[in-house]
Amino acid sequence: MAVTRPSIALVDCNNFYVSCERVFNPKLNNKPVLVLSNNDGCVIARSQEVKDLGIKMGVPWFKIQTLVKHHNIVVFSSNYTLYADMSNRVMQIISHFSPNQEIYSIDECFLDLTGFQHLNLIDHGQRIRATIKQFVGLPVCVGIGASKTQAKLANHLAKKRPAFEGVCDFNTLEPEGLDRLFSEIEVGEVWGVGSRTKKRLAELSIHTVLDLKKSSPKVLRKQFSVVMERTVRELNGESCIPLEEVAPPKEQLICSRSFGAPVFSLIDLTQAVITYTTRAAEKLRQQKSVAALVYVFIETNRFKVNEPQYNNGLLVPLPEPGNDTRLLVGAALTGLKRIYKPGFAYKKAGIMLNDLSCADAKQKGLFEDAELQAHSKSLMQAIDKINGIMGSGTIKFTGEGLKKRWQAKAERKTPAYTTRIDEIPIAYAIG
DNA sequence: TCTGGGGTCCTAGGACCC
DNA sequence: TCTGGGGTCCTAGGACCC
Repeated sequence: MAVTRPSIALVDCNNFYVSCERVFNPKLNNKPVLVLSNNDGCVIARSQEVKDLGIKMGVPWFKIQTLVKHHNIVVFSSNYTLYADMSNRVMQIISHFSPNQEIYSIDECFLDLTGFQHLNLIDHGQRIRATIKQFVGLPVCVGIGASKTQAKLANHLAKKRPAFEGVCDFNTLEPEGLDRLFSEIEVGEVWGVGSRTKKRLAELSIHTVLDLKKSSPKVLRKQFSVVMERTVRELNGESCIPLEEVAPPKEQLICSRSFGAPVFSLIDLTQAVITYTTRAAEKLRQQKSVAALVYVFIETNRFKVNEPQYNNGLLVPLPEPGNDTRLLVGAALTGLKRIYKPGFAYKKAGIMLNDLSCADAKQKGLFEDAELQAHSKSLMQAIDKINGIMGSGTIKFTGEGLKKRWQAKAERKTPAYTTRIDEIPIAYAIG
């Protein structure tokens, strides 16, 4: 019996954040639209029209304001609540098309379609597209290949080349046809080849995907690393990166934000650090972990080269690993007080929870008070439950402050259309 | 005036040990 | 004047991804 080659699909939403905004505002279709990062800092999502204008990913917003005005580009602050909810809906639908799904990021997932070859996989991909379009209203493209790296590349072609009509399956191509296609794509499009690596590859006369595919994995491993060796093998159809259906718990949790306006006082920094630590602690409990270390950091604005700069951070070990917000906040504030220096214009602060482990497997500390432990656990559970039902921040620690001078800017945010009853869109029938 | 946030993996090199 | 070598563990930093 012939061994069936693996068929891995990558389903990826087109211009995801922009498309989410368009679902609730169809007038934006065919118009240039972009979405800004947190604090309305830089561009993180662009419609095709914006890409065509030459606006690059990640450019600071203030640098393109004339262009924006001139071309009537519609600009939004990011609305993560909306995008996360839309993402859940999309992933839920896609899960019906294969029992094996890996949610890779907010807007893309891998599917194992090995063994589905009796179906026409291009038709299967088209059904995925049509279903998502019908039920959620978002456009997606599907790339299929013998490995994840191939699927990524196929998806790139499905998006770029109209001839594929949104679905590209490398496994249906003859080897010569595939090589010809690979010879037309820049090596920088390959998953895992960033700008630095692209430069170094160019020095080795590796410019196209085909060049890389034909390279010796062993030689490249010596020059780069084991990651590059895997990439070459994957391009050749050897699947080296397995599907991860269950997301492993995070090894580190970060919560940090730039401030909407410069911050000088310890009071404001304290509020921000309490807010971020509270958020990180929620995520920590969600994945049922405990942390052993809290890292807190503060930064001035590194772009203002003429202003005095001060960046510092401190790792604070906890007496016992834990996930009680009060414990984590206490550690973070101890650190903050140690690193804070007056007289600087701070732009950003953040905390990191490190050395995470499973809460259930936690070693009982020698002097731990079982009663206190139980009390902490039920208090945190109660807070998480209330915030889960009533909305995040319903119950919070007073130290967070009510008037947050430091809060990030989000001046162009659309409503939480799908998650808040009072912000749900209303449709009127014109009779 | 205005420049995001959150994560992983890998390697090199130092510290330390025998 | 001579000045080991090998192994492990940890951390910082680079590179990448979305």
